[in-house]
Amino acid sequence: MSVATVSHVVNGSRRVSPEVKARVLKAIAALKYRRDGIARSLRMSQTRTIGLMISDISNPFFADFVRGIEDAVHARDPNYNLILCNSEEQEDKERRLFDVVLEKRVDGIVIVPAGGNRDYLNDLIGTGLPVVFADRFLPGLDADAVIVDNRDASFRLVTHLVRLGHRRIAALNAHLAATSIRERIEGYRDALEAAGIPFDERLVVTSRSRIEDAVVAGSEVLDLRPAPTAAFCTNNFMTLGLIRALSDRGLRCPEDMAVIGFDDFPWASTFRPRLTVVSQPSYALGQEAANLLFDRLLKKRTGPPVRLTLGTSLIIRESCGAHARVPA
Amino acid sequence: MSVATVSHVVNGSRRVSPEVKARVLKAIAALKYRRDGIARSLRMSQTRTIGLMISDISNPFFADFVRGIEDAVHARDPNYNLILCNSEEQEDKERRLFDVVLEKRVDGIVIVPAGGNRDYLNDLIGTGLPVVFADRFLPGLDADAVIVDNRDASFRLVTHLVRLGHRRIAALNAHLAATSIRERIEGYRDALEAAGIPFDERLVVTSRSRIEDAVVAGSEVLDLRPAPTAAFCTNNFMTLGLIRALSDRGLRCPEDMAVIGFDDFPWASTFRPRLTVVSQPSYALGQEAANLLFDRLLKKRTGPPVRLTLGTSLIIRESCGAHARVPA
DNA sequence: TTGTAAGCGTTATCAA
DNA sequence: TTGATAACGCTTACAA
Repeated sequence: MSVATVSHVVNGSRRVSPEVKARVLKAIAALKYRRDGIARSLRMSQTRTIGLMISDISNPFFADFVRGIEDAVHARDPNYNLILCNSEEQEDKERRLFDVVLEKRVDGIVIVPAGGNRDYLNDLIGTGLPVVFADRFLPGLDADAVIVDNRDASFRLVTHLVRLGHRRIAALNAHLAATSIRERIEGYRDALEAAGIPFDERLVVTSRSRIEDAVVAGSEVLDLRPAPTAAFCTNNFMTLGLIRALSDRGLRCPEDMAVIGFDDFPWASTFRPRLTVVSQPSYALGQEAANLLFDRLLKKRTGPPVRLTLGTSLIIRESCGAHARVPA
Repeated sequence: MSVATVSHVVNGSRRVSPEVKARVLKAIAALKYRRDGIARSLRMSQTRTIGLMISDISNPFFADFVRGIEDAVHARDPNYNLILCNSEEQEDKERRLFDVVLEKRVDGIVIVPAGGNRDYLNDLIGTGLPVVFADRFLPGLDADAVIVDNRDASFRLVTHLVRLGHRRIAALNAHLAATSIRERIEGYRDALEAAGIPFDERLVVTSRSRIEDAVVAGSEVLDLRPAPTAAFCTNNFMTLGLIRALSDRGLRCPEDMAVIGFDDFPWASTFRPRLTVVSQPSYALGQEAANLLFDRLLKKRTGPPVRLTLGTSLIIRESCGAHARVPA
């Protein structure tokens, strides 16, 4: 029989007489034939593969996020796969990864942008390849995006601290080129301003976004004089670093310093200090990103870029010193 | 100029006169030409893509493991990418994922096997596709593997508990089809036996390998009568679940129950209770797996399967109740 | 109901 | 130093 016939029985794309079909199926089983997806992709110009550019899969925020994407993608079409890329927030690494993953002709790409590569990304979007920004976006780039209101979330979080009576509140600022962290610092400033507390630049300590660096930055926070009574951590590495710095000095949280952080952890409610945080819907961010991407992919939506903002939740536990109710 | 010429300047695969080369390069830039990796893969029967089957990327053990693979792969050849698959320990899901990822003609595959699909995997290995098992292996399957000595690690961990005087030691057993967990339980039995403590089946409580399930299993452990004074958790979900169960009841660790766990966490030394664990070299497991795979890929090694066993380390902190030295 | 053949964009062989 | 062309394995329009 002909290759066409085989193709049709494999894909069920046209009627094939039962006997021929049976023969084909038998041959397939006997030869352990497996359709060559590469040839298929070449012919159909569709790889059923999606690129995924995040900063670091060992950050639990991104691990959850990736699961959200994967689950949503499989819900739409189980034949799709994800190619994972960790930029580690480095523009040059991000770019090199883009180059290799684009050569593989992914059908679309979800990007948590490191912050640079603007022209590169602009060109990329210009090619018509479906692109969705997630968690952060680059102003001026015309692509779909799913984000959270970082400024508002931080405002609520820091305001909580203010209401507890804190006036000297340090900020541990992760050094990232993307917008999100800047917005968090703005939310911090807003909260101070709303409370009539003057913003003091010396209270914001900047660190590379890794635990080890955050530990030393946390230590700097503890050396500030007059000592702050509380600190706001702009992402989960900062939180981990600060708590470690406290712990290393034998200081206690919240007694010696109240701590609040951006981003939750799955175990944050069971280990001590129980962290008071604002939690991003990491899994849902992934799901929504995947859905935006698929809508573009299938041309179910063709208009101008959409920007989706998901809600955050303030989770008050104990590290802030509010011994109010402790949610699970 | 001809396609051949273009191909050769792109790949530097033969001498091209400077002027022609310049023209080609200019055209490439002008047209934003990007080589089609799919066509290339078809021609060269090589995709520069590696499949990766793990159980769940939100488990920090696997997140680290994946980073180890990625880093080692990029060290060997930065043009390679990883396709990530989360089997969630479900045989059928694992199999479906294999089917789609194999159709994409990955050059090799690193597998943390869920435990089933033996015949399927056997056939797969039979095709000659480079396969490396990691973290676990399936006895009888002839492929390279990187593992740790689970039995020995558990033995040392539980023995530590025994030396502290515990005689009634429960075990929280993650229900997984793979060998690793069984070996851990064996190590537990070995340690008991070596101490002359009779093994009591009622003290091993089995749970699905997810935090939520582990919480209820942990609760069952706490209901055991006479109450165990200590518990051994066979993986990090079990540990998390048990600590949560303790915390939910207002019980304290190690005062009310000593806890030891298999697998470390990056934050385990900074939050309380500080966990005493045996730590697997997750990152190194990934690296070694990637290197074994690449050696096969490049035919640098062609003999019989290799089995690599990496060392584990016992990290004594506080959850075991040994207020000895507390390592960072 | 089935078969033939073009064409997807490369690489590689062979010829010029 | 360069070019023409076959082949990779599939899908699909068209023919039988």
